[in-house]
Amino acid sequence: MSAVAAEVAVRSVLAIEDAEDLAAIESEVRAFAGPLGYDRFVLFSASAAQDEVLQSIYWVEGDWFGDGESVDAETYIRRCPVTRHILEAHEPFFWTKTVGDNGDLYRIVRAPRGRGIHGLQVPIFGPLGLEGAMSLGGEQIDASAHARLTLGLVAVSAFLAARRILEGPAGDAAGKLSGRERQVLAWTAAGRRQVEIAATLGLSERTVENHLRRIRKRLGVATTAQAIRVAIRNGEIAA
Amino acid sequence: MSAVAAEVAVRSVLAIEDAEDLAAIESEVRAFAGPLGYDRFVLFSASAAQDEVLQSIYWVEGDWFGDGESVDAETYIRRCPVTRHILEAHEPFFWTKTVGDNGDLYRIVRAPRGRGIHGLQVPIFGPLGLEGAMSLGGEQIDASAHARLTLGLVAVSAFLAARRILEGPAGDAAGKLSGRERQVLAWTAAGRRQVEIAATLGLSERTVENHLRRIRKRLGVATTAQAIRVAIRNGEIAA
DNA sequence: CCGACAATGGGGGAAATCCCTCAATATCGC
DNA sequence: GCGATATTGAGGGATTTCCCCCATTGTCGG
Repeated sequence: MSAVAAEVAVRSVLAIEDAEDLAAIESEVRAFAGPLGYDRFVLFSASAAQDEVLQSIYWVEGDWFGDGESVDAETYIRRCPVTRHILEAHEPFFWTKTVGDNGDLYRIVRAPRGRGIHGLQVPIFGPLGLEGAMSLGGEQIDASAHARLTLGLVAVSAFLAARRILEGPAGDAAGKLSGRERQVLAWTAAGRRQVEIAATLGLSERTVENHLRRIRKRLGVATTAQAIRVAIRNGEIAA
Repeated sequence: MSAVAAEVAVRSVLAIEDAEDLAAIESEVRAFAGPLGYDRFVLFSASAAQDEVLQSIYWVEGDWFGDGESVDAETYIRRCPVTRHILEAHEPFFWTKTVGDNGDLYRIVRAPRGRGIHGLQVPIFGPLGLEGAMSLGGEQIDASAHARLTLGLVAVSAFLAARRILEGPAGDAAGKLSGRERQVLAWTAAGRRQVEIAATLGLSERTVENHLRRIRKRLGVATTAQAIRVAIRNGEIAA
């Protein structure tokens, strides 16, 4: 099977990249992951920066908690502890759920086997760090390295396509500051003082100061140090 | 060819993941990318945060500038303008070099064709944002979406494996600050002033100030604003 | 043309940070 | 126990940032 699966994965990705609605993405993922034993899916955007890791759920489907019921987004957020691991994850990982005496126990494993719900969690990174993740789960899953790779490929493209469709073409938060302001803040984050920045950009010290004040006001923060953090978080300047 | 290539890519990735030295990675990449027309390679770690984007080159090979000579790392850094585009890139992209009147012109294109050197640039992201990239180039390259996907897969695994081998198992910079220092810096990043932090943590204003000075010294930065950036970048505090 | 806003700059003064040095505990590894 | 390091705190002064006000120029959309 695996000799074919790689090619199928590539075809799925290409189809997903061209998808024009979420349903198309979903059916592609189902068609690819189904034969590998996966029948539960979650796709969401995330951020390591926010207080709430989980930002918005694009797609949730299947009997995630083994109680025979489908799960809605809120429930998933509240109950699934797997998502917490994505903050430390650097690449896709398999997990398994074992039912113990004191509730469910989720563990990260090399290759899940046996009874219970297992799954693959695929973190998705971008210029800002963690940007989202896809979880795939099932009871009898193909947990080979081959499956990890191909599912990872499909999951990443599914996330990117879903975000493209659901979050609009481009309009995000990276536009609160004007160009000059971003520039001044970038130099500030680089360790330059107001006088130095003024010299670098050919401005008066006063202007740099005024820019910084306006930046603080715009970002709604009290100090320049905090402005750096918020700007990084918003993608205004690079970390 | 492509029906086979996807499977070959997966096998290459699995081999690369198990590689124990750089040479093994290189030969895997060559074996996979060669038949697609790529015979120039660069693999390097990067950071959108550094003043110097390029941090260290793991591997450079081939006649990158079309002058019949192999290129060493320093030359590549100085001369290749393609790397500058990775700061804005969100996914792998093709580029092409056209020789114009006033020097070489590098452009990002959908699918490079015709005479000249073309290539694929694959940015690699991680929890901290941009962490590295791989460039593959050649004169007669397969620039299909299929090649983009499979080469991307191979490039990412090559980068991760090379970093694992060359930068040691784990020892990175996420432990330069003491617990208290991290705490103080976190509150600073949250917009609190020294007095406020002192009150919150039950310290004297002097102590907070001393902590901040030591933080700056340790991180090797000039201002607290810069310390915030560097600390976020190093994973000391959350963005 | 006129309001909105980016970008520039200034005066004056209050507040905060930064820099140097020095010193006392406390803890941990060897 | 002894050195290294974390954590705490201080004196005193030099810089720097921050905050309130204000004004000018230019650009852009309605």
